[in-house]
Amino acid sequence: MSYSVDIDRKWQKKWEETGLYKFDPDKDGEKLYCLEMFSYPSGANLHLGHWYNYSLTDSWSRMKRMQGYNVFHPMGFDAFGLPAENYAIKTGIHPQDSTMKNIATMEKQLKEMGATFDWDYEIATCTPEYYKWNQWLFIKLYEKGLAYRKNAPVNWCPQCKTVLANEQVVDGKCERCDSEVVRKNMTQWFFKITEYAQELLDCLPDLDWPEKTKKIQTNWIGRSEGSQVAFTVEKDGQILKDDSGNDLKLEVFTTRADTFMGVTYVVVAPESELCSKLTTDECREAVEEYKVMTSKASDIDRMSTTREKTGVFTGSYAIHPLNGRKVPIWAADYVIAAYGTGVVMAVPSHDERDFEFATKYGLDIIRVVQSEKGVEDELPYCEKKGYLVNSGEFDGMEMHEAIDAIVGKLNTMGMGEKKVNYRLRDWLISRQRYWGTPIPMIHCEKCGIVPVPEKDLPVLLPYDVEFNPDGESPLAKCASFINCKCPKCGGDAKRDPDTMDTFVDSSWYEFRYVDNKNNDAIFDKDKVKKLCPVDKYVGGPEHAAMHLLYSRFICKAMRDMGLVDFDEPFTSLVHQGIILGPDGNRMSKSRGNTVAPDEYVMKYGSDVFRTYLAFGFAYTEGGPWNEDGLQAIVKFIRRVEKLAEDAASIDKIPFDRASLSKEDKDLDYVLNYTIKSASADIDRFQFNTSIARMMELINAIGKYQQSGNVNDAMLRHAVETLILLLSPFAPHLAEELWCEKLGNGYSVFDQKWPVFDEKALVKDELELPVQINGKLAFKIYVPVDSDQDAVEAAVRSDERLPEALAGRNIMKFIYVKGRICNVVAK
RNA sequence: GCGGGCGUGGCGGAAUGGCAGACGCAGCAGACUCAAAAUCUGCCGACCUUAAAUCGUGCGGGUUCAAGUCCCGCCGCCCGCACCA
Repeated sequence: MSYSVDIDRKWQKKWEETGLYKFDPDKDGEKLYCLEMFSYPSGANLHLGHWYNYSLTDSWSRMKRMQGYNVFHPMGFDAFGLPAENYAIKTGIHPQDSTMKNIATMEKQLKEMGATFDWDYEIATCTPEYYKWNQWLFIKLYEKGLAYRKNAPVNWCPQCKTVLANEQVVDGKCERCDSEVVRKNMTQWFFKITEYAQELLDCLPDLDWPEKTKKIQTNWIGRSEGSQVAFTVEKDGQILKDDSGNDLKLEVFTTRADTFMGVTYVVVAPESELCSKLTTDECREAVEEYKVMTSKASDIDRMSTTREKTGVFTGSYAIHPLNGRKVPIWAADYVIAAYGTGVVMAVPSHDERDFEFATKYGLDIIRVVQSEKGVEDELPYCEKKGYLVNSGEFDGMEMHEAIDAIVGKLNTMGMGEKKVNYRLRDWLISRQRYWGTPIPMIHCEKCGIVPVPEKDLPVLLPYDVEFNPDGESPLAKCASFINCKCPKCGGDAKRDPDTMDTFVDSSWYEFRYVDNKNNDAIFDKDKVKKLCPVDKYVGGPEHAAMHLLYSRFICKAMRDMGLVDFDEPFTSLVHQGIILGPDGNRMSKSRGNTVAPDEYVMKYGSDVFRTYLAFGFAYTEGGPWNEDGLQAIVKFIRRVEKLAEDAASIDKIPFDRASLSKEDKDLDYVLNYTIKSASADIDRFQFNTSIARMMELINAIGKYQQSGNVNDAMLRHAVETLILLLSPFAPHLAEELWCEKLGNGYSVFDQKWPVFDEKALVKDELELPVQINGKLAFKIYVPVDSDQDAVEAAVRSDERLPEALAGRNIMKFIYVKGRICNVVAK
């Protein structure tokens, strides 16, 4: 029976019946937790990207299994989220129904892929068994002060009438309907990820992750070293006081404290609370008008660096702590309320933005830094080097020295200190959506915010809810859900109407897999301790600054709660590339360039499809789909089957390496080289080259068969080794050939992975390229252990040398052992 | 604007500073065949009738005995961040 989808079905059935992939945590072998990012069941079918991710990571873990690791390889579904809800709005099919149906289909397809998942460990985040612990985690974070509520501006899509996550805003537009997103203030739940900003940065260097991904996280966290300095404020001729009656300190963050004596005005973000406090009655009308104007500006406008800067005077003045100068305080939306203190000191002479603003509004510009002493640079001069002028006692100082001196002086006055700021903001996790985990909090008029007691978890997501978007949380309109009793006082109270960002669900799922049926705890600490962290995590690079950051944060928070005993959830990370349509563009239904894996799998079988995905692309790069490549794999598989056929007619004779002919030795060399390089390539996720090595092995076996000097034991040994090497990519075929064709015992996946013999890789003679001035001239054969003198002698006496030298004289002779020699001639 | 990555035959793609183009696809030629398919064998960067020579990893410089690989300056494409003070 030659390979087809029928072979797939046959072995899938057998694997299931015999429980081949059942995971036993107590089995021998070093533990290895191999995990793909779980899938989102938005469509009914697995798409090509799923196949590319899952089938090849499965190949990797199959090799690891055969190498003796006790591999934990679970699968599940990230089942909450907006697409299912939108689908429901469009079709009237309830998200729960469509999601469960999609999950069932995808499970079936994943089984048809022939992957090693142990389905006993499956999770789906939309089940109460899972989201109960999502709620439990929320409450723990709340108790730890890591979950809190505040009023903040959010992304609002006027078309979809809902807030959007940051990642759902692409270039200021809603990723689904393409309408411009506006800002809106709402009271929301946040997770305090900023508390871990420094540690999230510090742990990055030790992670075996792509450098690019680490860089994205580094930039996203955005550590900035500077100083926080303070001004007092004069409003209506009076020094402004704070709530406790002391002089109000208007604090600003700056990385350029050296330019402090050049401050000619101060800018406050119009939406910050300070702005109203600073505005005088005289200026209030203009400032309020300006606030309205800027709040109308879309994020697209606001983000544009080319937009002309606007602003309005607040009427108040900041008093410079070192020279006593009174400088005006302006409100302008080029200052970001959420970064630093939301207030900025403006130095037009040494900052492009301030220069533009000062020029427009006729504000003073004072030079305080020169690139070289006495040089009048063109303003604004923004280089971070130079010497101070017009700065009183600091004149002549080098700028870095000046920063220390200025901040030092301010510090003695209680008006400044060194400070580190981060770009990272706290994680907004509230969503005004239906299809998510309900936030387990109760709002009581008497008692305030009260967490749902653990015994009352989970807070179930009701089924019958009107979830058409109208701007209000769907759960708020569900009376049976929203009305409840306060757990503290027993009076009437209301539940929080929002659900959690689905990134919360996926920020700890890797731990739940390990103990997915636990009804008493989020997971058993010892079980997680035994299997986690994840040793190899594979998924798309698009999660670099989202899921991969959130998960790291939650892991650290859990560690500080005593739930886990390690710092990082994913020790080693690989990103697969993206498979493009045949036209080289991203696949999309609107372009009509999508490739449906099912059709190919039905036609060619899972193994052909898997092996093609392995061979046709550099794994981390991806690339355009090309149908022709599949035919190449069909041919390749046919050749393997033919060889198995040939080997099957040979009785099992023990293979003896002691008595080998020249032909045997040549094949043995190729065989061992293949084992060595194919294994190393699979290990590094370089599947394309590992398959190439196997193709070379097939070519070598073909030549061997034609040599007329075939040692049966050698041939069978070579073919069996080939089948073992190929088995991770073509598991069904390998099982068929191994068990049925060659009559070996079930299962091929219980065999040991081939180990290469170093001795077989040692050759007697070495082929050595000889270069003249770096260009290949000819090749010589020398004994492997030849030293430089012997090689040089061989080259000098070679009859081809005079012609290659063409009259030039040998100046120098270079021999790189075992690799190359180069004759320098003139 | 800032940061990162990439650029190699007709195509997918290989190359720890050491023989550029592994492996495969497509193409060409041959064997088998009445014929075709399948299979097998050989050729397959450019220039050139052939050989030899020469040129050749986006462009221009440099380091080195030796550069696709390292350094500097450009061009093009992709990705991330974007008034972060």
